[in-house]
Amino acid sequence: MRYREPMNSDIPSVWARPKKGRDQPALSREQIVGEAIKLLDTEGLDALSMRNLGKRLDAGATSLYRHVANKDELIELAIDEVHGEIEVPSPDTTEWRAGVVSCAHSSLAMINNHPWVASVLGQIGLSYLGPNVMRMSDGMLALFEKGGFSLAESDLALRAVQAFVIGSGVGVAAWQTSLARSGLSDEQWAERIQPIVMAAVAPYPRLTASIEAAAANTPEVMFDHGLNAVLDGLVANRH
Amino acid sequence: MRYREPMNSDIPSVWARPKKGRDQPALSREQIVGEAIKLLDTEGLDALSMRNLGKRLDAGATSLYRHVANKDELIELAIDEVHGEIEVPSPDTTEWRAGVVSCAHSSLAMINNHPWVASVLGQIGLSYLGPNVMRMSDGMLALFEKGGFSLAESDLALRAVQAFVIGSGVGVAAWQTSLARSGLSDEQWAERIQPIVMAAVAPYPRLTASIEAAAANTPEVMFDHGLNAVLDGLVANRH
DNA sequence: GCAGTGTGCGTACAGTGTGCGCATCGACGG
DNA sequence: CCGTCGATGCGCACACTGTACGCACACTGC
Repeated sequence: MRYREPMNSDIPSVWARPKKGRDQPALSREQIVGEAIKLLDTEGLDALSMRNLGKRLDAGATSLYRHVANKDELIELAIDEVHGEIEVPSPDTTEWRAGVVSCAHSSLAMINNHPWVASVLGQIGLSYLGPNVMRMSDGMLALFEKGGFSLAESDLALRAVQAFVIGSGVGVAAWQTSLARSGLSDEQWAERIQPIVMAAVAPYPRLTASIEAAAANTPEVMFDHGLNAVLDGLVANRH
Repeated sequence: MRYREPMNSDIPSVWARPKKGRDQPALSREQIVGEAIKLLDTEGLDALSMRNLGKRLDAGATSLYRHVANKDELIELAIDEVHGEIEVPSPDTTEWRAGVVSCAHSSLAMINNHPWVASVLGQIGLSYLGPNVMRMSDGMLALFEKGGFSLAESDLALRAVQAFVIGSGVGVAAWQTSLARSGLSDEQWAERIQPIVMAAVAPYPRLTASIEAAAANTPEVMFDHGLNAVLDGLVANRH
């Protein structure tokens, strides 16, 4: 339980003491993780410090350690928590391929909402052990098996799709961080770096031409094209 | 230029002064980036601090800022530098698909040698603007065009393959960081976490079965299977 | 009423990125 | 040969980080 009015004998009157406990619920692991996610979403990875997070919860930095072993574990918990947002359709109600596509879209949407996930996946070991990640993997596996993939093939298919989704996610994360640091709007930032990109590719006429040829492709189109290719290829290699 | 024997009037004799300048070449951007990469490779991302890096170069931490704007820029330079290790075959001497496969392998090998790359790609904005990354992208583009892909299709294909490779790279990075933190050997660590994984998947019989069915697959097999699927799918969608 | 346990937090320590200003170098112009 | 100048190295300082430690308090069970 959180103290509503901690004793502080320096201040003579009880009523004069600052109240820290603003009628919020007591500190709990769920609340800490939830607020950490909010902080990460709104202010980015760099802004997540224990003191900062403590302030948002009207708590001291070191209080958080009663509920979380260390910062890395907190991030691991946050990663798993946001994986809970991913919707994976049941193979009973959805055709397998539509289900996989829908789940992949849901995954990318999650990374779009929480771009910090993609940038910490590599530095936090073994995050795929979290219960929500497990639930998602199991759900996709069910879809592949419904699709006629063998056990071993399903495992390979799952890994291929996840690799593609995460790779795409790293791309959106890179864009989002650069965007956030610029402080500009999406369009403004795109307009600003467009000439920089063109200057960087200038020595490579082939690259320049291909970028111009594909300029109309939105990120969604590119993601769907890649995802379709992966699934087509997996189907082609299914026995 | 670096001073071999900086003045220090507190120490009376010239000969008693500590010599800092150990006959190493003077500080330069290339040398700093090179040593940073060595440090990242051997001690990991957390160990890269300006003071730490300065020590290795027999230089003060703040001296580095004469050659590099800030730590993020240093990492950006390091990212591009290691991309120089990726070999991309010429379409003149290599069949397009073999070339793409070879380049993908080379990319994954690079990430294996420098796992920190995969974990910072998301937090460092726009790293694909570096000259070495550009060179590699242009090289792969040439292969795809040789393979009969149109300009726009080549761009999509390139992005799909890169997403898959990076996603796979994040996976190996996650493994490598957890491995490095454990301090154990590869086999020891694998053996240690095996029961943990089995316990985590226990509630999901399907997941358990598929992991067991695919237990014999090495990471290389999994990567190749995914890569083949991606390429097969891209070919199938080529017009 | 009292011991035990769980929880919050003030303090402290070692370490971080980096701005500032000074010291010193090599090069160049007289 | 001397003076000036720009480039470079670096000590210091500041605000900030993760987190170990120990004390103070509230709640629980007797």
